[in-house]
Amino acid sequence: MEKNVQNDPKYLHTKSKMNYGVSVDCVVFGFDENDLKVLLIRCDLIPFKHLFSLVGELVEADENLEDAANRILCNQTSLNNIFLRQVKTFGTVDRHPYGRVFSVAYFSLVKVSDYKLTNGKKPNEAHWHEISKIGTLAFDHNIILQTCLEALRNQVREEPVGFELLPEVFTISQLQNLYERILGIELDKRNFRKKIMKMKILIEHDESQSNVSHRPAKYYSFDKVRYEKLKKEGLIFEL
Amino acid sequence: MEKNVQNDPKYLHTKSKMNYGVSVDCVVFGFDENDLKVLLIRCDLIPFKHLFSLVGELVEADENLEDAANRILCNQTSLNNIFLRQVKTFGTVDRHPYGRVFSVAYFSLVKVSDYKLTNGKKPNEAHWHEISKIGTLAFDHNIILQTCLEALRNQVREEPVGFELLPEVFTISQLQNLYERILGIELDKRNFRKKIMKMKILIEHDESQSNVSHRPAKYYSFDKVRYEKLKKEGLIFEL
DNA sequence: ACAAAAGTGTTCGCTCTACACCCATGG
DNA sequence: CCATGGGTGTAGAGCGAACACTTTTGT
Repeated sequence: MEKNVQNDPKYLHTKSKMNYGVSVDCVVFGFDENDLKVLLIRCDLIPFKHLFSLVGELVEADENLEDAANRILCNQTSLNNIFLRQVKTFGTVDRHPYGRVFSVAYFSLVKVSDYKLTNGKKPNEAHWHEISKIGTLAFDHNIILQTCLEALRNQVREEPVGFELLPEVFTISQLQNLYERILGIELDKRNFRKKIMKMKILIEHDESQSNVSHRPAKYYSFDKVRYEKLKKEGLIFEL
Repeated sequence: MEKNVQNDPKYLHTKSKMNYGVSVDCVVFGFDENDLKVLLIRCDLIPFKHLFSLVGELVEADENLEDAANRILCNQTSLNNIFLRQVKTFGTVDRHPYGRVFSVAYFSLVKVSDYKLTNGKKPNEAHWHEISKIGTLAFDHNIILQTCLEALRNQVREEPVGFELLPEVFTISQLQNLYERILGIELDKRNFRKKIMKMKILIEHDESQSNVSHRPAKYYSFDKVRYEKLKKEGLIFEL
């Protein structure tokens, strides 16, 4: 249960009894100060040895797809209630060298601060990789990653999901920076602030930054409850 | 090959050897004058006898997912090169009464004029059903239908896919009507024309309607090549 | 006092919306 | 000549893009 089934030696054996396999592969995005990152694990499956792969495992026979995605994510990150969104299912015949395995791709957004490395207490632990520095991945995982990145870019503009990547409390500049990095474009500071403020979905805190050698920024947090309420009343999130 | 595998008596037998099954279920949309319609077949599987279901079959072991979707669609409609888009994969454990079957949902857009009923030459042929008059469907197909309808509503606004539902040659009013029916809202005639005309993705024909007891409308067709070119140059389709 | 990022308003052009009348045809 | 849907323009409001200087803090 704790292991990555695709990397389990028993997997080959299992396979012979199997017409189909269905796995969940999850692109776990994190945002660390300035960079968009993805959780990757080392793949020790034969043709892909020494390559990295996405977090993924086979779905159990008695397990709902959504539950599998949550379990797999929870196993790898030790985090519960993580933002998770299904993106696309990949099903070419030859995408897995050991048999016919469909992959349902999800992307997930975690606060890097919440995700603690166990530093070797778990074997083959996942690590963060800067998205711009990712080379060839195992299986068709480069394509899956690309597809999920595009899905994230779309999502982030029309739903307030970016907050999932930030700490509970953040500055407007951090938020703007997040958007700039994800979308790969520069945004105007004043217009960005106006836009986000007009939506009235941020809670302004009393505290500000301290120990910064410039004017300290105010802290804000995302008001999810208020957002849901405003959405019902017709608010359209757009950035 | 020609049959619906889910409806094949051998299916039960097959199932016992199967850990997983993966099927494609396709919401085939058509637009007939004034109404958005969906192709449905009668389901003769035991707990769902006499209910309708979406067009769907199991994916073959040696068949790519996309190919399966095309094959299934082609079998049911005798049409090739149909617009097809993957929407979501449904994978609750109990969604199929005979075993664990994942379903990859697609929606597809066909010109009703192209789709000819064989009038009983094929057993259990699919028929058009008005979307507003669809009752309980087999399996979780009501949810799949709803999900695909929402996907269509989103797609149609940001990509020129609506044309797939119209004849090659159409009037602006027909196009507007299509949008109004799909989106369930009324649109202003003048503003709609301005918007669509400004994009310059329609070819104006010399012919007009004839035998209509009012001013005849001009015919247009969608210029796909031009659209692709303009898109590369930065055109954003939006309606 | 200097460096560094925070914070703040206004103008202009464009786009969206609302809205009413004449036109071409068949019966 | 009447009924029917086709086709057209304009004015006002709101929105997005561009743009520069002052503020607050640490060193």
